[in-house]
Amino acid sequence: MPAPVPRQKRATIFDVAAEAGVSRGTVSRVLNGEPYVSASAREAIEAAIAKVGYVRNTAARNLATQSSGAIALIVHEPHSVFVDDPNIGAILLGINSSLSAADYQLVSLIIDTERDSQRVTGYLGGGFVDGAIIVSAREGDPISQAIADLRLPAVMIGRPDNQPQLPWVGIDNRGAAEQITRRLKATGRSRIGMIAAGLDRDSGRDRLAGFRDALGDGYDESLVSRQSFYTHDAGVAGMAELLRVDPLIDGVFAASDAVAVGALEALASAGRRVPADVGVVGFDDSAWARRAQPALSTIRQPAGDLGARAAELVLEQVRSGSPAADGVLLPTEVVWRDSA
Amino acid sequence: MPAPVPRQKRATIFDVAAEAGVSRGTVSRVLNGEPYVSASAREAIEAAIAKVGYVRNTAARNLATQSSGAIALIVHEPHSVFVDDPNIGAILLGINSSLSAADYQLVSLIIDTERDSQRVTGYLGGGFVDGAIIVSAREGDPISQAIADLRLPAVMIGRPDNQPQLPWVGIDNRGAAEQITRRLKATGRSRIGMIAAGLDRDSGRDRLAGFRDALGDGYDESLVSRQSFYTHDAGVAGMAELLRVDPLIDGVFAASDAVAVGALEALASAGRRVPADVGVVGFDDSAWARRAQPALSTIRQPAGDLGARAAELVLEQVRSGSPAADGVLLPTEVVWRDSA
DNA sequence: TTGTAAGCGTTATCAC
DNA sequence: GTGATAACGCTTACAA
Repeated sequence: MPAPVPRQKRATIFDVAAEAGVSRGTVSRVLNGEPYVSASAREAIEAAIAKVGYVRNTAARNLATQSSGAIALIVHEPHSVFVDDPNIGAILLGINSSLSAADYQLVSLIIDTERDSQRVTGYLGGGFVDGAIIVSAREGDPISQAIADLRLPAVMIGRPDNQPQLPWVGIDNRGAAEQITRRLKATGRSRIGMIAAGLDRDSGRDRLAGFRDALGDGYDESLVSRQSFYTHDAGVAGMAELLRVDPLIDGVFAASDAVAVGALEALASAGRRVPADVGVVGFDDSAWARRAQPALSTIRQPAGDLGARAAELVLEQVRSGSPAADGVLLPTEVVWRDSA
Repeated sequence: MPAPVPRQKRATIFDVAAEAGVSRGTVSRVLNGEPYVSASAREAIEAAIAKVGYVRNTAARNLATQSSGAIALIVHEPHSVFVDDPNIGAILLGINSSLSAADYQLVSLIIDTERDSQRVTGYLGGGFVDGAIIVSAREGDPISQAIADLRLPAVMIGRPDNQPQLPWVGIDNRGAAEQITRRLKATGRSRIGMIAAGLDRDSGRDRLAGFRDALGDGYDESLVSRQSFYTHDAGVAGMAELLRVDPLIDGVFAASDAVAVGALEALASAGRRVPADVGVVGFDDSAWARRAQPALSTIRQPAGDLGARAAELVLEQVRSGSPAADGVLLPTEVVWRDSA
């Protein structure tokens, strides 16, 4: 970064001390609400603080205490997904509420380019945060490696695969996928396909694995369309592909609600009725699911809880100074609506 | 925050200096790429850095340089809106790309409760950031007041109303609303209503004002449904209300796409065809607009540019040390699709 | 109960 | 070119 102009000088503990006629040590004590300060001194100091408009320089405090009171959330999503990933927002809010309750500041860092990645790494090592939460890490993510190297307390949301050993919190994608696929099958469908996505991360792979588990011998590789991202477009393309491969397909498990909505559209264009001709199920229970036509049967993911739990896990590590438990799995739920 | 355990001690400049057999000053010089360092010293230092695994403590650097190389983005949205506001994501990415190009770190802070607000204020005053960007500030927002008090370089996204004088970047909500309402009128509609929302902020008020401008004498107060937030639910409720007030209503301007999609649903339930019976227009050109049935006619808002421009404005202030220009208005565009 | 002074890890200003 | 050394603003023993 280019050398910026230093900000206007503000009052320091020094000024407060002078104004109140006490030493800096005493000022520090009242600032930190410590005992052993006379009422008169406290009063004088409080008056002085107000008078000189003192605001504590937390950065300096950190240097002295060797801790910052902040936790980073690192979001690493491709541009296209980020803007309408339904989970990110809920996770964020969940993390924030846990952290907030413990008086920690959440700072969210987004990684969109290689350059960002470098800079964020520096930031994490720079003493600005006491810990980090990583969302949507991918295989061989340089950030998780850096965090491991820095020995920064951290937690991943979503079970990592080839990642360095970091604790994580996630859902049982595989089990949930199996469950909803079975349910779909139980509606009497016999030619069930899947629009898979995000296969470069655990969630995507596990959902596919669960689908396979549910179908057992009936699993047909050709009825799986592999898409890159959990997007609406992926759903449109994937459904078109599936219809081409098997025009008689009568059931589809989409890897996410956004994908499912895309599939719904493609089915409509192809003149198929849902659920009469084809049953469709999604994953996430995002806003899309409720508003889709017809409303989507899907898996409810406890996004807020995921965040909250992750936050608790980092704080635990920060406080104890030692790594936390391996991983925790939060329960999901099948939400059955009209699309299947 | 509770006293955390200090992180494991890491190598400092001191260690590097000792290892390389030079002084800290020299180490600092190579770290900052300054001239006047002998090749031999540089080599020895680089080797030492690698050997001891040195990572610069940026927090300490800040204390010395009186600047942090970071800019805060403050998002203050009610829970419900935050998770599906289509603009926030795009704005975020826009800010990040501008900041990233200048090697500044974006840190996003979210405010969800009064407690958050307090903590964030402390954070901003703590020397962690050189400037701030505020999105969706509301009337009498304590944060903007705090920023003004701190004399922290800042920019608002969305024109503030009763705010302290901070520079801003926004769009001409009023003009855009007028434009699209006129266009709707031009399709031959005669009983046009509006589902207004977010009236506690400039965008909401201006969109309503623009609607009024467009209708002139034809403006009918009873055909305006006032909702709290830019949400889907608001659209459903608002449309139901409008239908009750005037069953013959034939045109609706919804304050946002999410609201419009809700209206579309309410109209469908009421058995009205769109656009045959009722024309509907939205605002934002979010993902909702393209995927709605029928696709929504709306206003395209340059969310990414808004962010990018805001970032440039803060950096300008940070560099020059003085307040920037008043405000800048970015152009919008009518996107005409099928809903009207 | 209060003051003193030694850090915290860098940068920056000097002499040398 | 390089090395001391004084900031930077705060916390925290330790003395008093």
